[in-house]
Amino acid sequence: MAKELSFLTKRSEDYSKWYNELVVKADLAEQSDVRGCMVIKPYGYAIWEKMQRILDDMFKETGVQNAYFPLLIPKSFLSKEAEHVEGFAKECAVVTHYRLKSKEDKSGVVVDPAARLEEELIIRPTSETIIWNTFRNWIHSYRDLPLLVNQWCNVMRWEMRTRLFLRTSEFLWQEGHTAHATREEAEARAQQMLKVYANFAEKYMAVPVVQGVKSETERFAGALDTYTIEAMMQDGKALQSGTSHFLGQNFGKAFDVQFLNKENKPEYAWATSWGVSTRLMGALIMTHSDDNGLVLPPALAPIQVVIIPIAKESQMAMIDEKANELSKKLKALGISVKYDNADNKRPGFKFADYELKGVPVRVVIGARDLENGVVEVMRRDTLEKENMPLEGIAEHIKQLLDEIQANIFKKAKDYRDARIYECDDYEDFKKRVQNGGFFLCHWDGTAETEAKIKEDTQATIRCVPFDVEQTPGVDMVSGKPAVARVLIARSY
RNA sequence: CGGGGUGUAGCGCAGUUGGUAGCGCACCUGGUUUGGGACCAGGUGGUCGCCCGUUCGAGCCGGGUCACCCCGACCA
Repeated sequence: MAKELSFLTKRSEDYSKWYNELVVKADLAEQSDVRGCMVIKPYGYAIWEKMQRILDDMFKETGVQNAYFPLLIPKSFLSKEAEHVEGFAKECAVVTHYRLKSKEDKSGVVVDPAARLEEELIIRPTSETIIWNTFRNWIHSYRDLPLLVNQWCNVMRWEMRTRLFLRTSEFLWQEGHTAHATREEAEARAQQMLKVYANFAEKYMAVPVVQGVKSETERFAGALDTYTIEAMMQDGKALQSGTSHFLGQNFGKAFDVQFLNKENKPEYAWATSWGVSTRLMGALIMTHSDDNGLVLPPALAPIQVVIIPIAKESQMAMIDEKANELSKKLKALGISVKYDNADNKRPGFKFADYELKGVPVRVVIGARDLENGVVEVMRRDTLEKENMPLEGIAEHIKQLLDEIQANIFKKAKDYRDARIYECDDYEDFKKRVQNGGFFLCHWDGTAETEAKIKEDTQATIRCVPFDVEQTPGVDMVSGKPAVARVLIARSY
């Protein structure tokens, strides 16, 4: 009681520090001793697993199948698609040797210089190349298409500066790769998968997103079009949360993936790729959390309801019974529940700890209240407490979980919508964009204007949004005519 | 790779004029507790990032080096 309630830095004081502390203290992840890498702890991984399962089902509903391709990619593969090389051949880890040997004095091991590889292997930064190299053998006829595969894996990009979940040298993700007989079909697939991502973000993560298409400069290396979902964090910055690429025939040509069409004529296959990563965890954390810690959407919370007993030892048997009964009822309704009757932690500690971990609903069963036949139910999103009779409480909690899911989405959406501005004056823009927020501005479509905005403000064009009513206007920077407004923001 | 900062117990930090290392949290033992992060008593834990130098003596002074963090360039 006497102590400061929050164990975290306040969000308003130092957003980065708050985020980092939260990730560590909520037991999600920590920085590894290995450069730029992250250790995902069991609690954090449980959330990721839930995301995986749901996404995986969503993919399968669209006909996608899972497969797995090698971690190591021959260097020559990365040289085959010119633009792809430019974008990806740089910050990669390279395997040059295949053997170690003991030092002369037995004090350790050294790389055996005799074991140098003839061709170096690259630890995949993304798998387009190795997958398209394989697709060549799988695709011969239009009847083999479309080919829809996905893999869950890790990739590695030697990032300069890393940040838990948002940017780490190694990260977990899924990458979908599809091959199609026609341009239209491939384009439709790229857009379809973006819709899947948007749906997942909003429905399960309760994170509202703006869907749109990237400008040429922001495009994926080797893509003709990159579609994106952009979420707004609580500091007003944008987070690119998922991307889907229409790759044209670039990889088909680079890896000679040809098929015979119905007219018996050879054609190059059309490609898409699409991915979301553990960065989604960062989006989840930064969208909903407050100064008490994490706030998890019920749909993704590993523990949806925690039951905490309060009693003297002599009364514990009775409380255990009531708690187990309730726990059973909740489980029957498909709710994951934890009864924490550990006696080495006091109730106050448990309250704070489960709030920090974002458990959506807390039920307190106390000897005192039980005499009146009631228990205390607290919802994490609003921190509101309510005394309720045990009778019928399981059904009530089930409804409450749905309500929390809907409420945190609405809260996040209201927060975001209040920070989306139309802006036509560049001086005004330059000042305001520093405080965060999404700015809808007319853009003349040139890379010069884009570069100037970035140089002046660090903000970038996040996308040309789909769901904004577009009217022609004047570019606020160049004064040239512009056909549409684009979304501009500072980003992670 | 540029600009700034920090390295002392698992974590967060203090360490005065150079005199041989301390606090809080955590951890362990015992006891009392249990309605919002318990209390008391006792205890474990250190090559002061690393190397070289100055000195009778270095956590502290000088030189070098490494690592990490923050701000840029790069990025899911």
